[in-house]
Amino acid sequence: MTDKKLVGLFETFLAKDNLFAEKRALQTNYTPSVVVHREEQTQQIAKILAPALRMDKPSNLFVYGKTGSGKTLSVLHTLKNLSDVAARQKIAVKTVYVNCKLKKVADTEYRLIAQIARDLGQEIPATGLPTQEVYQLFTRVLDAKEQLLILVLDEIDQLVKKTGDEILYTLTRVNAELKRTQVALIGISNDLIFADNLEPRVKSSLSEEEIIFPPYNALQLQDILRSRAKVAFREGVLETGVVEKCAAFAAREHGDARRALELLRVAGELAERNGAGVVKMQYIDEAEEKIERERVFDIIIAQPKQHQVALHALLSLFDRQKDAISTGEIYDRYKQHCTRLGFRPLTQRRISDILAELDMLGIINAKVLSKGRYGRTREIRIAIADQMVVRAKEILEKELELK
DNA sequence: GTCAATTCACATGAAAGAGACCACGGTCTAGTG
DNA sequence: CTAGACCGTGGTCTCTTTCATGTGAATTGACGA
Repeated sequence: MTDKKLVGLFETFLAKDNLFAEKRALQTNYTPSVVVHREEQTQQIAKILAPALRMDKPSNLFVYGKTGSGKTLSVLHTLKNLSDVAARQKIAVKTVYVNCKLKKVADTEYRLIAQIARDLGQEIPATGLPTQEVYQLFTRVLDAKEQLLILVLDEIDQLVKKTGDEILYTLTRVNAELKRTQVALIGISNDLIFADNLEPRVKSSLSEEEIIFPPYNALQLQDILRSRAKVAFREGVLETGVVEKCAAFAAREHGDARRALELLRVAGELAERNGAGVVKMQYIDEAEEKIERERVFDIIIAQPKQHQVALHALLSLFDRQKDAISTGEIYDRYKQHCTRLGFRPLTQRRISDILAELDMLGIINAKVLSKGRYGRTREIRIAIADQMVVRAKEILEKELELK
């Protein structure tokens, strides 16, 4: 049975001119062939890594910079060129890239080492083995043949925050145990003061070299957007000023190129869905709102049940009073909700942490405030727009099967 | 009026427990020749 | 005899609880002018 309406919709979709030529170019995991406005940094990285081609261990390198400032891109770009040369000259240089933030992949000591070992071709189960054994397996594959390994640890600050800096110490020291292989480390961090909290011995051996990536300014962002847009969109579908506007938006947010590209992509998608032949300025505003809305709702849906109960308690408190509320009030309301839902309530200690997490996620704004004789508490406000609060509550109620 | 001590209501840290998940090795069982 | 099912042990990892300690300014109360 064919649905004529749907068929019609699909057919007009096909018949319509597609705005995108290659949408991939705007997605975050896309690696362009040219890295715009990062010549200086890629040169530096290249100089530091070049000794690898003579099988000398390059200095360990530490790369800092805010999100979307091109760190990962530049490092990977340089490494790719390096391994191309190495492959052509038959030099045994191997590169492994691990993102330490990826949950369930590389966010603990065990998983990080296991992940690296897997990249080197060693099968390692997701759990069950003692960490020591994983280390042994790891050093064994590593030392199996003569080679030079360049190990990139992205978002290394996340890893250290979670598990401490011993892993880094072990990794910087691993060369002493290896007979045939040498390992060079590249750490990438969003957190500029991260290294200050490291143990001195780790810090000195990890950051033998340092490169700092400054945020892009609006003009640079424009260039980046233009170069990507040229690949991603078809000729002439961008209204003049669109690129500039995207760049301006992103420049306001500490020059995050990723944001700028996302904005442009979503604006394009909106235009396409509305059947517009051109990406107009107005779509950028809509795109910004849409991105924000989806970010918030995605976060809410992804939260564990207990977090959702806490959040719902928080939101419902805001119906009554518009000003800030305290941890204690939320906890009381939360306990009521739990009994109503048949959940076992968590302790206040835990709720305190959950509120801190929600703060990190940008759903709420929490400020620790001392009110003298009246104690000390988080002063909590909602960080999302009013019309979204209503929708958020509905989502939560559905998730919790409330009412 | 000034100043230090007190006090509140939590925040923040550390450690340890519960329960889910998993690998490994040993034992049991059923199927095969 | 052997492959596979099943069990117990020991490991990781996440989420929590328990216990302990920290915090910062409004309030209090002693003191002196």
